[in-house]
Amino acid sequence: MQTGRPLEFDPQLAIDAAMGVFWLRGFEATSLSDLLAAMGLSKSSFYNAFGSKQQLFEACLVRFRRRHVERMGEMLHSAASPLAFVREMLLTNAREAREPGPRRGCLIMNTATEFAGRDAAVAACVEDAARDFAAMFRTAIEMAQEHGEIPRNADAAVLARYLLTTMAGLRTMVKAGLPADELEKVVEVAMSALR
Amino acid sequence: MQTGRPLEFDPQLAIDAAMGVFWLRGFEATSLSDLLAAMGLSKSSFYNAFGSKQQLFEACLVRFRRRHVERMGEMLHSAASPLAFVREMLLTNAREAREPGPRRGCLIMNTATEFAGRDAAVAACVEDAARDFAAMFRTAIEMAQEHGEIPRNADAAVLARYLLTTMAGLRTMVKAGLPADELEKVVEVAMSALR
DNA sequence: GGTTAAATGGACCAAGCGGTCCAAAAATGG
DNA sequence: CCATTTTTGGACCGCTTGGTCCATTTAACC
Repeated sequence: MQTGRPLEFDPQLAIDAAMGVFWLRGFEATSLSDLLAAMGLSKSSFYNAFGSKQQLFEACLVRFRRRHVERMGEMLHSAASPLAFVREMLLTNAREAREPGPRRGCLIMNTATEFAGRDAAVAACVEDAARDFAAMFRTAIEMAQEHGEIPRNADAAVLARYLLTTMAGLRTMVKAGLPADELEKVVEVAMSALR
Repeated sequence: MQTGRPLEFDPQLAIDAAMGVFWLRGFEATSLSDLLAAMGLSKSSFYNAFGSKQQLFEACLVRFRRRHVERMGEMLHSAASPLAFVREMLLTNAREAREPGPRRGCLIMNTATEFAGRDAAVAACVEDAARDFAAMFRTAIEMAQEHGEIPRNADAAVLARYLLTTMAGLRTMVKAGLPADELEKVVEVAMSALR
């Protein structure tokens, strides 16, 4: 079995580059040439390696999900307490409003609003990611309950979905132009629902 | 001063039709022919009356905002109590998940995520609408405070923004595919932050 | 019924879209 | 250094995009 010429680019890195563009501009507003420019590929290499714009997009969603679930896990692990982790997560979302430059929000939430209704495969990616994020929150809440930070009779699954909802809302409000300091106060109100 | 031939269509009705399409599909994914078909206009009538796709879009945003602020006002007025109004608002958002067919969410929130970062005029429309919605919530909260439903020392403006955030989050979660009954439980958690 | 102002349908536009295809180049294993 | 496998650049595709333009029709006023 012959090997042939090896790939000249790193597919993972290319996906990362594409992810950045999709993240910033969404699916529809991103053109093929935008992608090619960002990835540094020719058209044929692109189609050879990724099939189509939408397939690449789905790959980006999967990669985004994996990476961010991982990052959440690390944050939970290194946080002062489970509840501190939750607060930190929400604050991180709110504080995007503080940064200069464009607000890109969360790729998954963006996709849910822009695209999930139109394509089943994409919708599945979004649902999977949402489930994963909620599961991370649920773990944190159960830990907090054992810690005594949250009442033990509370329904951890419902609280987890509540937190996910709040996260999504914060991201939307950032995009809608609310200032960071106001959103940080909103986070404190949101946290008060856990007690 | 001569009058000339009168318009053959009702511009308001045409905007309503266009709004429906934008609401469902977003700005980028809506093509001119989609709009013309929905509005029942020829291309020249369209450009004559509305200037461009984006100008029409902005008109839709303005109209959407006016209509929904109005509707919120009516709901607040006819509600059993200010707090009941708030709960009803949130539940209305959550219950979109119960309806068959595509989920369109809220045109303003959709636009915030899809488009607000790229165009200043559109961003301004979104900010204005967000401010109006928040103001309605604020009125409701202040009424609830006088009613004794919410502690008087709470910051009504912050709570209002919290509610707006929750609304936006609920709409996103509906689009992400969470079932209605779970979202209704989330609403109850969210409401508990007001007490 | 003529005059005027505006609406209308449809031809037309260049540019961009996502996607295909192929001949040439290149890197590996033998 | 040859054979095999794969990548690569670029030509090419049909189609759609948002938008313009104009000759014609239409309605209202006097």
